[in-house]
Amino acid sequence: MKETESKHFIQEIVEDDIRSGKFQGRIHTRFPPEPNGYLHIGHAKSICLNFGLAAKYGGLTNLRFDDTNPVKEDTEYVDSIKEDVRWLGFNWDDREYYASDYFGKLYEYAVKLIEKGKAYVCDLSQEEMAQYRGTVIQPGKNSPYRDRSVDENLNLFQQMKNGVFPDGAKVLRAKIDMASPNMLLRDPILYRILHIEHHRTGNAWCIYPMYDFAHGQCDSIEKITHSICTLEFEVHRPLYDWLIRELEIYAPQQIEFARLNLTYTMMSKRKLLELVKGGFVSGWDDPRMPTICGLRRRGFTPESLRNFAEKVGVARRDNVIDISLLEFCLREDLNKRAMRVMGIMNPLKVTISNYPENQVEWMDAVNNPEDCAAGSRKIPFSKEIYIERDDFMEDPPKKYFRLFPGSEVRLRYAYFIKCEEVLKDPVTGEVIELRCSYDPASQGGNSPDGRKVKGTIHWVSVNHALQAEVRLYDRLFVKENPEDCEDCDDYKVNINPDSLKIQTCFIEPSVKEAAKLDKFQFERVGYFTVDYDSTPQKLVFNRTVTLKDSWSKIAGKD
RNA sequence: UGACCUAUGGUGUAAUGGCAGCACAGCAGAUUUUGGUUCUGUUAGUCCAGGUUCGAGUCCUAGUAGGUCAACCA
Repeated sequence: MKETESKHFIQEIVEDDIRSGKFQGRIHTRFPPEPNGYLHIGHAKSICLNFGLAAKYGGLTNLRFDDTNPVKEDTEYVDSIKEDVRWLGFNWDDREYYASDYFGKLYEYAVKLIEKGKAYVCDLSQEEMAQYRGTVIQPGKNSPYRDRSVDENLNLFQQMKNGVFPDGAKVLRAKIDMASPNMLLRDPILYRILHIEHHRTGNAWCIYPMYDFAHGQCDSIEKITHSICTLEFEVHRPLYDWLIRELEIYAPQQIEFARLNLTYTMMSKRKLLELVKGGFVSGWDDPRMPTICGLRRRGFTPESLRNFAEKVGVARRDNVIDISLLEFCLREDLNKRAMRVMGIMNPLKVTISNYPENQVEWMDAVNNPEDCAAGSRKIPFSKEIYIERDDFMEDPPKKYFRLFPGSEVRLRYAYFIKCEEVLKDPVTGEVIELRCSYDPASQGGNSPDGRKVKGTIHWVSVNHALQAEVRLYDRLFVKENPEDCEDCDDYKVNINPDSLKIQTCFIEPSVKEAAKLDKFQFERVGYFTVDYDSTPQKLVFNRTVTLKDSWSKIAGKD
């Protein structure tokens, strides 16, 4: 009853800070993507963490684009990022910021550092700089330009800004310690020359700050309290703190957590791009992609993703989350909200021999047994129906309680039927049709004599069924770790060749008016959503996830 | 090879020196007009060795294993 909700370590830090008044009790986070690609489920964890934390403790969250490298960035990405964050259910009001908004301020900061003798302009080439930097086990050595005078540095830096030098000719470096065991502290580069148009500042600048010189200072300008990032930035923290200290400006606190990893899933932006470019998927929003837009098209709900982010937890150790947890969160949410509908994936024709020719009855069907408010609908029943091929076996194993010669099953919401005759193709021997009898007294699915049937199967009326394209998606990779390949170095050998199967399905007419991204449960089959490609003339459904299937386990054991 | 970080069932995450708990997955059963849902039960864990302590998953030391860092990327 009194579940004392357990807190993760960042919540503990925040609560301690609120108690001690560290930031006057404020909490202000930020989500800082670089607009150079599409957001994926790993970002979703970070988004939920940052926005969720602020919401929980009465704070605010900024959306800030870390656009300090014009080479890779584009407004196309900022638009998609905004759409995805909004879709996930988070709101940043008017707090939409860009690192590029602060280029002027950042330049002043750099000048201040030069004036304090803490930064210098360096002429070393990239190769030379790598040599001077040393290695993780060997200290580096000072650049010959390290002792330039403040005035010379000031002058040179201004010339860099004014476009006097070509790309790569000079950089601005912090003057810290070339022997530091932390490579990030060996006089890191603060500014580089890039004569490239920026998607927001155009050609106003030809020098651009590096991540390390931009990120912490932006956090500081925005009065961020807790700057949350992933573990690989841990070694940057001493530099983050050094810059803030030398600049003598407001100091946020950087906190690192372990990024999300998922079985059967790849998160690397570069490799995801490769999948798109190589045509292995149809695009960034292919329903097999772990991108937010891909998951959305697949049929995920924001609630399921938020709940997932909650369930995976926040900690500092590397983790690989089992994809089944994601599927659990998905089904849990879809079960509550998805309209039930009957659709036949692999049809087998059944003729009800004793049912009147040309008669049509409209059967009552519950829209969602988990939600009374969802109401009910009418489904047409007639002499000729389709059932699922899997729901008939001529020679069934034990515990098979669907249709077989002589058996009786319930047609959901309709009648009991009994299999009387099996028609086969004379050449191939394939079962092509079943002749069944129905019990008129069992209308609605119950027999007045109290007779029980073990199996209930779904069906559609042949003459009323709509034809729809269904896209059956499965995991993109066959290995838990897609990068794991023996005797090779290419994850692409692990791509699942059967990750997409396209079929026609026969579905009850009630879905005719379905709108894009509407969600359905095809009873006994799985959850489906209406794809963007769907039109009233040609319905297209994506399979989001199958239902749990305990029969296949039983059957598989024999 | 150096510095730093991390280590709890199959997976993830709690236990803040005092009963190792929760979720997913698995297994077994009950309910069911979805072999779905729901409900019940159940299997399974503190990396290793020392130390501190009345008491250690937790603190200390050493080891082992994994991760991060040597872009003018973020």
